Amino acid sequence: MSSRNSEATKTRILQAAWALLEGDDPAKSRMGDIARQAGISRQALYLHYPTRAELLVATARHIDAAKDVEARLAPSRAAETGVTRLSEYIRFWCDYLPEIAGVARAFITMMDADDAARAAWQDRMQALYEGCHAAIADLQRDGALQGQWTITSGADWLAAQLSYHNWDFLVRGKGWSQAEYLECLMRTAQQALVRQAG
Amino acid sequence: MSSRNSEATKTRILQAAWALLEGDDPAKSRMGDIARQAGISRQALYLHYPTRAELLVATARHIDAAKDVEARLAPSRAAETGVTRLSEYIRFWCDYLPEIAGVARAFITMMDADDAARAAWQDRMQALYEGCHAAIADLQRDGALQGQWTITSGADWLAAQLSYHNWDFLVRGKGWSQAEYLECLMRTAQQALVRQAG
DNA sequence: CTCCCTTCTTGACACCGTGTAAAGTTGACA
DNA sequence: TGTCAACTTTACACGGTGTCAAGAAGGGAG
Repeated sequence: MSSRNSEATKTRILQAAWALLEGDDPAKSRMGDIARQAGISRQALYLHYPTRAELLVATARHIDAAKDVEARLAPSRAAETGVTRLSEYIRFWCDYLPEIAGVARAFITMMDADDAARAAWQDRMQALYEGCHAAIADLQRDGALQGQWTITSGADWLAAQLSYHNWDFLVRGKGWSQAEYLECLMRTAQQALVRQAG
Repeated sequence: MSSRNSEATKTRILQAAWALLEGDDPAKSRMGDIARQAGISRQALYLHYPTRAELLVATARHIDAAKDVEARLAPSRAAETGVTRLSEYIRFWCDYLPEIAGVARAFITMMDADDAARAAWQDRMQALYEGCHAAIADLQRDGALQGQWTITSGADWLAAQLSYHNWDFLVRGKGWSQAEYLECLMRTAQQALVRQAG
């Protein structure tokens, strides 16, 4: 326990939170549980992260950095056609979701009661939405967007398809494999959005 | 305050719960709020409904009865073709969801912490799923189900499309009108499920 | 009329999880 | 040696659910 190195402790806390949130019993990720897992007292945890919402935000960022999310978005961003961009974005998101499922679940649970948690989660979901919007806009640019959609309605619909709840329902609830889930999303999204049955 | 007529009180409680859950601020539907709205003490409420989960279940049943849900399911059940059954079922569910949105939201909030609430909600959602399954099975029977689906995977996917979260995201979150929501679900579901672009 | 029994009231309290507060300990570093 | 950051222990407030106990009010039956 050296003094003057709070960064190391913060990292240990985030690892602890991550482990518990993705563990078998995500209900066992109360502030006290996380502190114990990190090997510090509950009060020390509050010294570093004054609220649970802030801890969850930091944990989400920590996971993103550890998983190098930015790099994994590159294939979608580099796509030359809207159709490719859409596929790559769906693929990215389908891979990403199970990795952050624990944090997502924790946020969603908190949202009902805690305004800060709601704001933080919606902020993160804004990133999902912007990716959807960019993919649909590229489809439109290529003349490949089916006529019934506007860019906005298409992006809204796609974001709904890629939502945590959709994944949770099909994969966790109905026992779909990750591959089945990805294949289904790819197929239905293309069929719905792309002109002439890509 | 006549004695020996607990049924009337129960009804008043359910109406109170309904009103608050569908009101402007659904967070203000704690046990005490509901009791006050019903004109009784909090403890009297517990005499009739020992837990919040039981109260929610009763409220949901009360709403179903008041809205005559069984009758409104008739068009779908009476449909001769799978395609019609599917449309009518989607139409029913799109009408139904906004009417029970408050209760749905309350259940979902409770689910995270309360096993009884989770079981009750999943039980109700089983009814949704069975309707989906029946519609998809009829499509299959008519030879109208697209080849990539099994009855199960199609029913799973349709149930996901008709989920509360999907409605909440698009209608409440993204400001879609009920009509836009219905039209979009109809179109995408038919395109995804029905052979040769019905 | 009286007694019982159901319904409901008031008031207190336990539990749980989050967050706050205060006083004390430890170890690094100047 | 003294200061300061990091941490500990203990205690408590708050909000919401659910429990408990004692008592009041009114109808029905003897």
